[in-house]
Amino acid sequence: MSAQQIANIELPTQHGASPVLDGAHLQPVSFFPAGTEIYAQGEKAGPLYQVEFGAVRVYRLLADGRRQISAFHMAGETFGFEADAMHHFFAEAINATGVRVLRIAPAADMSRQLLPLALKGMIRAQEHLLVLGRQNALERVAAFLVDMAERQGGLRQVDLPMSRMDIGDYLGLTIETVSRVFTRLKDKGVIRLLGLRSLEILKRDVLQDMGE
Amino acid sequence: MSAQQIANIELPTQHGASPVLDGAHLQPVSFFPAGTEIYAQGEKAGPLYQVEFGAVRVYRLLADGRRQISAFHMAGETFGFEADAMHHFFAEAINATGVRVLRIAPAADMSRQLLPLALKGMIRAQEHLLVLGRQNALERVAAFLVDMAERQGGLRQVDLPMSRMDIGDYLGLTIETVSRVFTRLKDKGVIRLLGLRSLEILKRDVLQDMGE
DNA sequence: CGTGGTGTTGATTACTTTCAAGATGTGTGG
DNA sequence: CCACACATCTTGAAAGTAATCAACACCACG
Repeated sequence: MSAQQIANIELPTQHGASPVLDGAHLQPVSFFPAGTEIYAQGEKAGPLYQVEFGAVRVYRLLADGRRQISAFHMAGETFGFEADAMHHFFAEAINATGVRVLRIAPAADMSRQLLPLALKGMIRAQEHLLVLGRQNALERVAAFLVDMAERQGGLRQVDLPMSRMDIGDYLGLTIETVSRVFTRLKDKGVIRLLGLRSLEILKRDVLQDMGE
Repeated sequence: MSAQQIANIELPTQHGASPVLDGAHLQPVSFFPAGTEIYAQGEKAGPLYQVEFGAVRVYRLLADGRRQISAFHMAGETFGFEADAMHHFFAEAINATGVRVLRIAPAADMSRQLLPLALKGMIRAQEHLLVLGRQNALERVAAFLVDMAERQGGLRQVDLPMSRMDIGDYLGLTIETVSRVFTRLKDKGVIRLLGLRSLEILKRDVLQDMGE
């Protein structure tokens, strides 16, 4: 666990859903300021983490600094499976983020709860492979926006907690290309930019088709 | 299960390792000729599969036919986690392949055995994301060859059970690009092509560095 | 010994990155 | 509350990489 962790706080869960794991609500919530590390590659893994509020990026680096974000995690989502005795990945708070640290006893009945979560993560990763391997810039951004919209309840307005750099590193694109695609979608009347980190989806069906 | 499945056969495990799952050796082995379907997207999922001999490709398709192979599975490896009540993926035998079908009872103690396998698959998928998102054609092919060599015991000679098309669809490249990179590696003296589906690694360190 | 499928090579095109400059926002301090 | 300053984002032009289109070579098979 990072030294940058500031404080343990206890507060009610922001999302109404019942805890993903039995007893999760009994665990303390840690606060991570924007940009701080939650766990690092090479650290001994063990606990799982549940986002209470804020957003988390999980990524891996090449020797020369190229970065691939494998997943974003929003409120209510569980992460930390990127572990196999040792973490293969870094996890950072994107914004001010509250994380419930779940120190799981590796009991058999716990595994039964963990398996569906792990499988969901694997299926997400493999779907992401299709995006990175076979879709162009426009399709990647469209798929990303549809995904973000769905994870925020399917509303027209979508909040992007992350920077263009993060989006680029998630989609395997540069920030310039991401920016150009946003402009293109805006010019086509598919989206409307409300702010840098907020937009409105005007033609969901078109966006959906783009992302296949 | 596909109608193309020809016969159930019983034969000793080709790889010496102990069964990945308790009682796996008690399950029957099915034979799939080259190119036949093991499971399809949309099929109800349930069993896991263990490759006895041959090789399997797991992939997903876009509406227009673009294909992304998310994983190859060789003798001794377990697959079929791409399931969440429904399969999200297709699985096909690449060559004549024997597959042990493991009809798992979803008991708690089974989950404990399954979790590590599922996690390994997820970590593999997320490492593959880095390759597809952030590496160029040369780096992708190099990483692929190093991976294949390692999975075949680290020998100098590597057998590729799959076609250039399969390799391309795994690495997010066209067959032409894959072919050109092979030629480039050959001209550099990094590899030697023994046949279309067989090569020798002459400079492992160079290859390793290329794949980062 | 054809013949079809696979693989290689070449020329051109298309897309994304890179490099560069300017615009827009955000946060801070006055 | 406004102004400044830094970071982030957008836009443009040039370069680079991989895709596409096309032709040919090579096997493997019947």
